[in-house]
Amino acid sequence: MDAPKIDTGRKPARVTSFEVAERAGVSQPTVSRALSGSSVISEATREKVLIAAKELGYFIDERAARLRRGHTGTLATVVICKPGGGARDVNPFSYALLGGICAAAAERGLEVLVSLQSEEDKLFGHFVERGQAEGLIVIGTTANRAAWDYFRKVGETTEPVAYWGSPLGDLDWVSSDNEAGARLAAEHLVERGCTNLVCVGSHGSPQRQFAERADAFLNRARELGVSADLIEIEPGEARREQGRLAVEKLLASKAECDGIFAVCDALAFGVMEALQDAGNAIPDDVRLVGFDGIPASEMTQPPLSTIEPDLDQAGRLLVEAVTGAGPHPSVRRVPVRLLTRGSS
Amino acid sequence: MDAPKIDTGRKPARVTSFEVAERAGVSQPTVSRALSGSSVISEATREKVLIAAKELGYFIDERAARLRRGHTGTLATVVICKPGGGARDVNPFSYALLGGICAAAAERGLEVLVSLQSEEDKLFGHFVERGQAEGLIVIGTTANRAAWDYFRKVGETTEPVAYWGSPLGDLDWVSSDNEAGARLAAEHLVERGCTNLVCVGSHGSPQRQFAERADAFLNRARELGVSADLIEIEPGEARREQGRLAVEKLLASKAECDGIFAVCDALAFGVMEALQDAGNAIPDDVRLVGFDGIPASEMTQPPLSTIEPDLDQAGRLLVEAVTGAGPHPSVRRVPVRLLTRGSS
DNA sequence: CATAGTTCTGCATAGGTATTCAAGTTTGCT
DNA sequence: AGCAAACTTGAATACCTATGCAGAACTATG
Repeated sequence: MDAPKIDTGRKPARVTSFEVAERAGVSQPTVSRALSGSSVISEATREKVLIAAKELGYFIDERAARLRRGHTGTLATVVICKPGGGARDVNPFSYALLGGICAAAAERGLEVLVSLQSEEDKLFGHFVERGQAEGLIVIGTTANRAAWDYFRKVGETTEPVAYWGSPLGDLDWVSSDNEAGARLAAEHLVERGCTNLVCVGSHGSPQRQFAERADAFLNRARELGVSADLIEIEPGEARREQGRLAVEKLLASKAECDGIFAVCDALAFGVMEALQDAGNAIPDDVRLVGFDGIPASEMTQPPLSTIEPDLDQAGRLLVEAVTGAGPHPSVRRVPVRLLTRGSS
Repeated sequence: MDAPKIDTGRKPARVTSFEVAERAGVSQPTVSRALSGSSVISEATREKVLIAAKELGYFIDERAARLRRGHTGTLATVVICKPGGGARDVNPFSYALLGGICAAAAERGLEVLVSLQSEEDKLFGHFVERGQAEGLIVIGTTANRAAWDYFRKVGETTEPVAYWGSPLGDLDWVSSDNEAGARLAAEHLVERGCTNLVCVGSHGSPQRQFAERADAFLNRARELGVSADLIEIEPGEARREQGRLAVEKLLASKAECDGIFAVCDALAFGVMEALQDAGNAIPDDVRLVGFDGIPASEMTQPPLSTIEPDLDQAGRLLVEAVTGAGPHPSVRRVPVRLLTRGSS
């Protein structure tokens, strides 16, 4: 007697390509070829197969297809979070960037696996090694020092990895065109008549994005014959409080200042608040420009002028970098534009 | 000492469980059992296997494992976008919710596949049918009517699907505790001394979330013996412009009003702007409360009071709903809290 | 009609793991 | 010592698809 091998606990049995083949009166490989768009199949046969597949409600089993093919058509995106931070703590910019990545991946027919990570022991999850993804994109806060250190180590492997930020080890990177953006900010403020500029930023972050912005801003301002000084904030992720602290330093120094560039929007928020608290009118007394163009920048009073990177382009470049499909490996700076709003 | 692996070719050949088995002096099934934490393996053997696996740099091939197991440990999350909208157009609330989902999934050891979708022909991508995910979570804008119609159809299948929103067909749903939140808003405004309340919202959306909020607010206000009227906005996704329009209507009607509840933050932004443009002081002339607690709500001047759902909890409930792991299938309302800020 | 040349289809198999079943080993008890 | 029971391990196999190769059907040409 045959022992009936009944998978009792299973879901409704999967429709396989064999069943489609039987119904269409062809063989299983023919079904595979017909559905994958292979050109060696005759139109008539393809038609038969498509009909049978539809009638049976057949869908390719990606699990099996991926095993056979050896790749997954998936990119893993890791969003680095602050060590004990929940979902609310993720920077809005990271989410927006994630959106750009998803859109770009979809353009290329890739799926995106997303993982918020903050604890070191689970970092990255070896998506590539486990055959879950072709490559890894890393974005998120620069405040999690441990995560970036770990990441630098990962970079020594040959994994296809790309991240959002400035050069760090030998890895592929994509970032805003910080220099162009900061220059735009400087030019804009000077054009508006500012003569004593200040940049709120830092050189000490594990990533050099903020430093690039600060340097470019100061250089361009001085090129234009305008005084420009840097107010250093605590390295790590720039937040509102640090913007406030910067203003306190500025006021304490009793230096002249009629234009401020904050290297990211969150900093700018703090700067704006502190300035207004101290009785300064924006933009009349001081003009202010931020960087990143996060949604909240539109909501301040006055709305914050800011440098906005093209996030669709950012996603595209990251995806290309990690899939090795980039036509121009040197193009790693995402174009930015100045959003002129009330604060300047 | 280990000989460094030299990458001669393109893809370093995969290390399989057979190689680990050989090195550890056991059989392949033993390796599988040792690594999967099966309890039938002796400690000594497990140790040997773990060492061999580490030495060889072995990682389970998820492609094969998933084929064999029949499931993927993955949830697909679809973010419905506006029909031609790019990544910048996604509502910040959706992103925040996505973060909650990712966190909750990670808690349960699940991966999350994310897909931004706007075009009807590609909707959902049949992640479950293709064996890419165990279940589907749908979130995003309610403005894409076609998407939600499609979604309603999907609901007629037996797919494990859950979505963020109010009841819609027979599907599993999770939403903010709209009633509690709206009541909180009403009570808060009354407590602050408001006597003529207005709710800016709509009944016409494909989703009933806004209607629930509006109804609960009006009812509670009247219960408290306070006048309360609804100003209807265009159905679909509530945006700033519609908040402005609502205020125009309100001012045109020359009705008394000293407290406004906007059924979502984006609406509240428009309301605030329009009120201030018309010379009304917030909160002195009119108090204002929003709903959702998106990051931008903190940046308005004055900062917007708002009803904030617990997004970690939201993610947890969605994940439980779709995995069928929910201990309390009736608990579908995510607790909310009132963030009292300057606008009220 | 025969043959070479095309075009299409089927057979067999690989891809790496998890699991069933049976066999082997050790322990416990009388 | 003898036997049963408990514990570990191994052999074989299923999961489902994509692809190399060979064969079949068909077309065109002489």
